[in-house]
Amino acid sequence: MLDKTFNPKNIEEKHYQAWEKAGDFACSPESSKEPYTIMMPPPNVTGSLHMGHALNTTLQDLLTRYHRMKGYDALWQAGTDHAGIATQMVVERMLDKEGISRHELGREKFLEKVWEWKEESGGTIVRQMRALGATPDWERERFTMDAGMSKAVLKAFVSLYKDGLIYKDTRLVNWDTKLLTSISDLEVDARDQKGKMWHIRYPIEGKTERFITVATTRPETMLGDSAVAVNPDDERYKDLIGKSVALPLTDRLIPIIADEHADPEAGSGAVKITPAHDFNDYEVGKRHDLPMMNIMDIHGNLNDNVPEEYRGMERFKARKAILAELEALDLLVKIEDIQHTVPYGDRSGTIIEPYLTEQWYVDAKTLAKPAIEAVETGKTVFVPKQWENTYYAWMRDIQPWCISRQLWWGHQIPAWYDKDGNIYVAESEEQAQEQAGQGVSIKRDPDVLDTWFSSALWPFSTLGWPDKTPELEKYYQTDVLLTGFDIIFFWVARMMMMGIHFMDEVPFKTVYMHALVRDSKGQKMSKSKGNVLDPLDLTDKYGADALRFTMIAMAAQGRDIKMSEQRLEGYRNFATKLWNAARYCEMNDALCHDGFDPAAVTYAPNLWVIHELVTAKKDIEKAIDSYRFNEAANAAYGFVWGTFCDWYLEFSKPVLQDGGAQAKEVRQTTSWALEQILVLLNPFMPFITEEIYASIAKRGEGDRLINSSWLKYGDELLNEGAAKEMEWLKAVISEIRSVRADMHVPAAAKIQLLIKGANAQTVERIKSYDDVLCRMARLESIGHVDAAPKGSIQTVVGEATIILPIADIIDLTAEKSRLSKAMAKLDIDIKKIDAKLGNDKFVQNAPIEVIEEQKSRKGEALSKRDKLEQALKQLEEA
RNA sequence: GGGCGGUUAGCUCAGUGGUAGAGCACUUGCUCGACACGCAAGGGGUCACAAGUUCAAUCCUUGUACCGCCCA
Repeated sequence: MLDKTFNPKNIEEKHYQAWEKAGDFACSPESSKEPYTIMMPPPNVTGSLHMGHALNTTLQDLLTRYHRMKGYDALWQAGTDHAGIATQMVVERMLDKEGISRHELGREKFLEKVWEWKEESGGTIVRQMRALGATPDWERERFTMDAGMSKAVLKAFVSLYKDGLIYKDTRLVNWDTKLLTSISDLEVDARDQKGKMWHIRYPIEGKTERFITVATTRPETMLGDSAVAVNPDDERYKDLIGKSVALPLTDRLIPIIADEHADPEAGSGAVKITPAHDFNDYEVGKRHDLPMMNIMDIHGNLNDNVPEEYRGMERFKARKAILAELEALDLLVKIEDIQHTVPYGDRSGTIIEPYLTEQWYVDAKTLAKPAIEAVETGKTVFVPKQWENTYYAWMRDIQPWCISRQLWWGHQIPAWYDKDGNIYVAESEEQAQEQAGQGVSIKRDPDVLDTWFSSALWPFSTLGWPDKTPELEKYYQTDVLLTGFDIIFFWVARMMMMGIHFMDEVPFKTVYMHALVRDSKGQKMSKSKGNVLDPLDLTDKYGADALRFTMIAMAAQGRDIKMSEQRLEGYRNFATKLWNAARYCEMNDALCHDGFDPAAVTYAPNLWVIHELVTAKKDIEKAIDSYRFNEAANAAYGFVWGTFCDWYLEFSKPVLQDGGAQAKEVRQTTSWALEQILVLLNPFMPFITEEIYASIAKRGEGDRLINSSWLKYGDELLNEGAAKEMEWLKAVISEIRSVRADMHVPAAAKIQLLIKGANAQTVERIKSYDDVLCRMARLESIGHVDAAPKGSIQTVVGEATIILPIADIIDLTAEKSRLSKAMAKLDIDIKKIDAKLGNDKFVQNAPIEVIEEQKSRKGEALSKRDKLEQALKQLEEA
């Protein structure tokens, strides 16, 4: 028996544990079933589930469950990411509280602590995914630092190195002065903010009267200037090109050079060139072979390359000191307030310093080429398509990918050095030693790899690569990747590059980019704004099914999701509705359909509900197959509530409760349809459907909805005739209800219905649905007449006039105005159609179907108008 | 500065070259033996603006305005 009310809390955990225990999520590599594979974007092991994860997880689970039911061997590959910087920061902070620094601890001990932390706390997010009902194959869960991954990373690194696609280079990197590591371009957050532009006079060598004024936002870097650049076409400075300036505060002379980089329109037209601390200047420096003078240490303090009084000074303190000195020397001519962008580290929040160091790089340009082609030729398709442009834009202008990080937590780079600086790249120290030769002392590179390097291998490393496993053979390439667009460059593009390079095949056929989940006002959710909705709180409050359904219903392509609790409430109500529909079936003994054949049904309402069910099923399939998740949800919702509950169950009431001739077929159809609904809804709302499924019948061992087959029938069960008949019945009932409400007929009052001008079919239908009509339209009796009694209300459905003889209740004025209004509406329609049909060009050019449709619409409108006019006339005579 | 997206009912959003839709909110009426997390009936829209293509534009094209995002 189903409880009076549905309480999600009581059932969710129970079912989840049963599924997991029974191995319902497992893929079966040895089966002959066609594979369906999704790679879960591995969340950071430090993370906890936020709304974005909830959306991502729900959509993947919908697809996985759906395909599993359709008979695919579904593999949803789960795992977590070691998240180098984030995790190291978490553990460091923890140690800080104990008053221990990682340096005191040493690398080895620190890493032990990180692993300890991972074992204890790293499982949060995967537990939270379970609460949502996610069904990845947990048995195959991976971690980007586990042994298999490490093997894959070593192999990939060595192989790319041998192919010349990984190399070491000294160039400017984004340096994080707080985390003391390089970071990639993508980890830099360019923030627009207020700042100042200082205009500084540099004296020309040998001409005490003459200066050249340069403008800069970073005066402290002047100590590292190698030149002053002017535009070659700038008349003002033509004579100075080739001369030198005496760099203030130093004893250095630097040349004035001509370079396009100097914009004559901007500032004074002359710019200082600091190749070791600015990306543009670095390029200029390379073009002109200028010295690159690094003036800072790893902490961002000025180093020994600057005059003594500034040495050891923090970069922004140095700025103040330098400006004060320039002011004193009367070299500071102007200070402007400006708006400019400043680079911040996305993890540390500190201002990033362009810094000249030696790092490891991936030759992304070479790897990107086939990855671009794969999308151009449609081997991989983005949904929505517009993201392909974003992908192209970045990939076509891709920069070398800096993959070394000066961290401890991560895959240590498999490169060893001897004391002469020779590099030996190998998968193990033994092999490196072999390369170096016995007796040569070698030392491993202390740096680790960018987290995204291991993530880039995810689609094949999780399947056993570099070994040739049956899983790799069967599940690569994967079917679809679902992810947020925020990691399209970080992750998607890099998986494309690595997948094609190592597997000779794109990693996924489709990339579905889902939207960002925002708050109800459209603001990005963030801890500092305090507008974060926790998916687990929502699950507690409304049930996991409601949250899932909301996510799916809101996942329209191409727009961000504004999450509101009102919407959740609505879908919670939907779950309750389903629950109550099942209770109705239970109470009416409509739970058994053994031996039922939907193709053998004869009673029109049954034929119709089957027709509608098939239509909904097809709509849902089409929507899911084209990643229009919101449409799938709407189709399911509309059918279950709007058709099955609102109409079919109501139709069934008189039959079931009065035990008519159709009772058996209706009972079976109801029961059957309910079970089909449970299947259809299972990928959306797995918990409540499983619970109802288990409650309404005695199920055998292992008979769980999660393992059921998707609906297999289709068009052969469509029945247009029955559909038309039921549409007519609904129209009659709605029309009577509407008129009753308009005329303020008391809801409880049972009234008489008279029909005029009905054709044989209608007469027959009226007869066969007599009890349904009486119940649903609250009628006392139904009869046929040739003329309406005086003072009755009339309306029209099809060819027949519907008459409600309620002269005693009727408000004449109100009824007259109702009829006039209805006629006026028809008049407008008729006028519009006439205008079209009267237009020769329309008649000549429009397709015949369109013209015919207009004509038939006009006919209907005219006939209806005619009947209403008669009704009005009769009313006026009364 | 470059690119992309958005502008449709009070709100949040679907959608289509030929009758403009949903959910929520709103109004009115309902203890019709599943359900008030409900039932029934309603009201509410120059589909941002302008021009063009078309027999026909909310939908296609171009431009404008405003909003948002990404990149520099």
